[in-house]
Amino acid sequence: MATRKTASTKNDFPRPFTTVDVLIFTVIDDALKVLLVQRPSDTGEPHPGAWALPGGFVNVDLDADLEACARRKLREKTGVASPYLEQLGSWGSAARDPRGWSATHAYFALIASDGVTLAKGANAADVAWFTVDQPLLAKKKLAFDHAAILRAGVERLRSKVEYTSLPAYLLPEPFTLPQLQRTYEVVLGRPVDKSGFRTRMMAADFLAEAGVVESDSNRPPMGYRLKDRGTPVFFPRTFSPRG
Amino acid sequence: MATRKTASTKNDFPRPFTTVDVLIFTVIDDALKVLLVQRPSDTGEPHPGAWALPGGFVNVDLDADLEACARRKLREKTGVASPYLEQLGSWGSAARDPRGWSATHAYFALIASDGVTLAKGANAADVAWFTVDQPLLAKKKLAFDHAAILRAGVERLRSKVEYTSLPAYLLPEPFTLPQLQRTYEVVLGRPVDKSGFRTRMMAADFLAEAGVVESDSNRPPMGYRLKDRGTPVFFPRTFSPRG
DNA sequence: CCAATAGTGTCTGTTAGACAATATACA
DNA sequence: TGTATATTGTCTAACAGACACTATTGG
Repeated sequence: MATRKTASTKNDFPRPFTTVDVLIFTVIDDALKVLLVQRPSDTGEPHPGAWALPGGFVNVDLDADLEACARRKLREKTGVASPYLEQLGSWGSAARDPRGWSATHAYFALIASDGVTLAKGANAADVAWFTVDQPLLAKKKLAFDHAAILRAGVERLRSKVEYTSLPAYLLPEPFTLPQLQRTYEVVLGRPVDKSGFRTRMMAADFLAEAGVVESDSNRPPMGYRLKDRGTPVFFPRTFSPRG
Repeated sequence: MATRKTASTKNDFPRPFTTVDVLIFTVIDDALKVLLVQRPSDTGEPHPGAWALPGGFVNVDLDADLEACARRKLREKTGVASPYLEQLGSWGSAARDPRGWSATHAYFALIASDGVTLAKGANAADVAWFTVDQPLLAKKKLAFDHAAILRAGVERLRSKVEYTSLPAYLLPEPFTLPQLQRTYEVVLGRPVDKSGFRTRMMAADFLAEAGVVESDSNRPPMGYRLKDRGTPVFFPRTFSPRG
C-alpha cells in the first residue's frame, strides 16, 4: 500500500468516508430476525426515515480498530457485549452515499434474543427486529446499499450453517438439542433429520452437558452449553483428509 | 450507518486513510507464488525498503469502487486484466500505519503466470514473485500488517481449494487434468488421488474439451478450458441436500 | 517390446439419510 | 395406561479412498 507517486509525505488528498455497519441476527418465535434502525428525518442526512443497518462512522478517537468499532455499535443498540462477531466484507464506491466516496466495513453478529434491551432513541420505534424473509430481502427500501449487504450476510450465514455450529450462538444457554435443531431448521429453511443431527452434533464434541432442563411437559431434555464459546466448530468437508 | 450525533451535515471529523491491497497468486515451477513490491527508501514513507503487498490509496477520481481500485493495482503491476478476483477482508486500526488511522481493503487474485510482464519501476528489483512457504509466512519482515494479511489470504485459498475449482485460474488455458491435479497438490501441499480427482472434476461439469495437447513425449493428454470463467465451481458439501 | 504418462475400472469400508424403536416424563 | 416428546438403534444406498488395470504414444 501507499506507494504514492509524489515524494510528498503530506497525504493531503481526498479521503473517502469510513464507516462500519453491523448485521445483528437472532431467532425469535422460530424466525430469523435482523436488527434495523430508522434513520432520522430531521437532520438533513441521506435516506430520512428509511430503515438501515446499525452502524456509522469510525470514530478515530474511540475505536482502536474496526472490530472494536463494530462491538461498540452492537453494544449501543442491544447492550450485548460478547456476541459471535465475524467480518462479512466491505462495500465502497463513489455512488453508495450521496455525501461522497465512502467505504463501509460490514460485520455480522449472532446473539441470543433473551436479555436484549433495544436501545430506543427519542422515537420509540427507531430500533426494531425484522423477520428475514423474501419480502424483506426483495424490498429495496433499505437505506444506502444495505439491502445488498443484508442479502450477502444472510447468504453467508445460511452457507456457513451448513457446516458449522453457528446456530448455537443464536440461543441462550443452556439449550437443548431439539431447540438447536429447530434453530438450524429456521436458518436453513428446511427440515433436518433428528437422528443424523444428533449424531453430527455429538461427534463434533463441542457441547457440554449442563443438567436436565424443565420443559412444559413430557420427557425433560438435556441442557447443553458450548465447551468453548470463543470458536465455532467446523464439521467435516469434501476432499476429506487422506494419508 | 451515519447516525451522527450532531445535526450538522458537514461531516468534518477526522477520516481514516482508505487503501486497497492485492494478494496476487500464481503457480511457477510447481510452487505457489505471491507478488510483492519493495517500498521506496527515499521518500520518507513508512517501512522504507521493506517488501509489501501491491496496493495503495483509493483514488477518489480514478476508482469507481473498491474492486475497480483492486483491478487497477493488479493491472499496473502485472498487465493482467481479467483475473479471478475475490475480496478477502479488511484490516483497519489506529496502529497499523504510523501516518494515522487507516483501513485497507484486501483482495486476492489468481492469475496464470504466462504472459505476465512485471511492471518494474526505476529499480528493476522492486517487483518480484515470492514462494509462499513457511519462511515467508513466518518472517515478520513484510511492511505494515501485510504478513497477517498474507497469512489470511493463504489460509483462505487453501481452504477454498478443498471444495472449489479455484486452482483452474492459476493455469493458462488450455490445461490438462494432470496439470490441474498438480496445481491442486501444490496449493494443498499434499498428494491427491488421480482417479478420485478426475471423477470429481468431470462430475462438476465445468470443463470443456479443447483438443489434445502436445507434450514432451508419451501419450498426449486432453486439453480443457473453463466452460465459464466468470464463476468458480463449488463441489458438494456436508449437510447434503435432502427432500 | 519397453518406458512413461494418460486415463479407466474395481473393490471395500464408511457414512449419511430414512425410518423404526425405545425411554422418560406427565396426566 | 396413554400421550407427547426425547433419545437411540438399524438398515441401506451412495460414495470416497486405495489401488490395480488398460490405453496411447515414442523410442
